[in-house]
Amino acid sequence: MTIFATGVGVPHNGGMTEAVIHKRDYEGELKRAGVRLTRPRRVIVGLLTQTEDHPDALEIFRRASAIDPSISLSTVYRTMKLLEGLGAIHRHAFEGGPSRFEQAGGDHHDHLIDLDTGDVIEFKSERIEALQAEIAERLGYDIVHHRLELYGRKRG
Amino acid sequence: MTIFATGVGVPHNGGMTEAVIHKRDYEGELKRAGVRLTRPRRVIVGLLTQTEDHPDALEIFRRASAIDPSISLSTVYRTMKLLEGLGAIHRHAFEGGPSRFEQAGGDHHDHLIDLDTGDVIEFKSERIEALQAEIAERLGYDIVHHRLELYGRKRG
DNA sequence: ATGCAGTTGCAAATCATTTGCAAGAAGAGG
DNA sequence: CCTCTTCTTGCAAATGATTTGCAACTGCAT
Repeated sequence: MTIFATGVGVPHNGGMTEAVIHKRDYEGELKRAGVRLTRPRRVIVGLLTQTEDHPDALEIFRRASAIDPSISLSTVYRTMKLLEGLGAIHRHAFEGGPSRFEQAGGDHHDHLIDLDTGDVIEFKSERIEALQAEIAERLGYDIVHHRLELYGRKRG
Repeated sequence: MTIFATGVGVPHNGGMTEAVIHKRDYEGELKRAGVRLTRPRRVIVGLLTQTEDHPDALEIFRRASAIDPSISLSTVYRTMKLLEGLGAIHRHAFEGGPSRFEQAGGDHHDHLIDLDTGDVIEFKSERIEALQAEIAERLGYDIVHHRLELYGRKRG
């Protein structure tokens, strides 16, 4: 089992994120997709690049507003949908809350959601993946995608 | 791995269900919970008893309306929430759709959702459960609950 | 610079679900 | 079986997340 990252930040914290340079070239992807590189899009993908946590649309809107107050929530939603369509980000609808986003590109992984803080911990288990494939196989299905989420509290 | 049931019916079929007598005593549970045994509640739990599939609130409303046209959708929602609180039913928020419900009581199981038909197939894998527990353990968490859903298409 | 399609902000619309409220029934006690 | 109190209901309006119509605006190819 692999642990990718411990959850940094909550979707409702409005907090700072440390500047972490990521690999993804969103601007290039937008260009390639044939869409315009507008100011709102630059701002949004710019901060996604620095994002280590799993913010929701409203949180992204807050962060974007801090850079350019004229950006609207609609545009955040539209941009997230666009990026999702391009496969540049992943959308997660965890229980009882709005969709939260993360950059695509790392290895596939599943999530453990801390029920007290909202933090998301990413992990990966080859064995679980294999078992899922085996189950689908046995049921006569091809898996298009799956969702595995553990909801828990820090042991103590 | 155990297969519990093949998905019978879609949430949006409005179709017939064969009379299957189930074990759960909803009326007793409501009584014990100290709430009133009203007509709408009788009708709703009455049809849940005959339900083998995973209908959403609107579908339950349709089925209930067929028995008593005066029942309102609000009451369906209120009743489902009540039963959920009693632990008598489980709510599943599968991707891209409204919540769907099923009677509680059988063994725990996970779901495979047929993307073409909306059918739900229940399955259980002790090995996956064990691996989940192991992962949570390693991450220092106690699992409160989890969600494992496979989305796929019938192999052909 | 110019022009036009792609984009945006805003407000209004949607969807699933919840809630306020006044009218209506369970069901305990007589 | 009648009463009274309280819990429930139906309806409509409110919510929360997300989407969409539309007129104003702006990338960006020319």
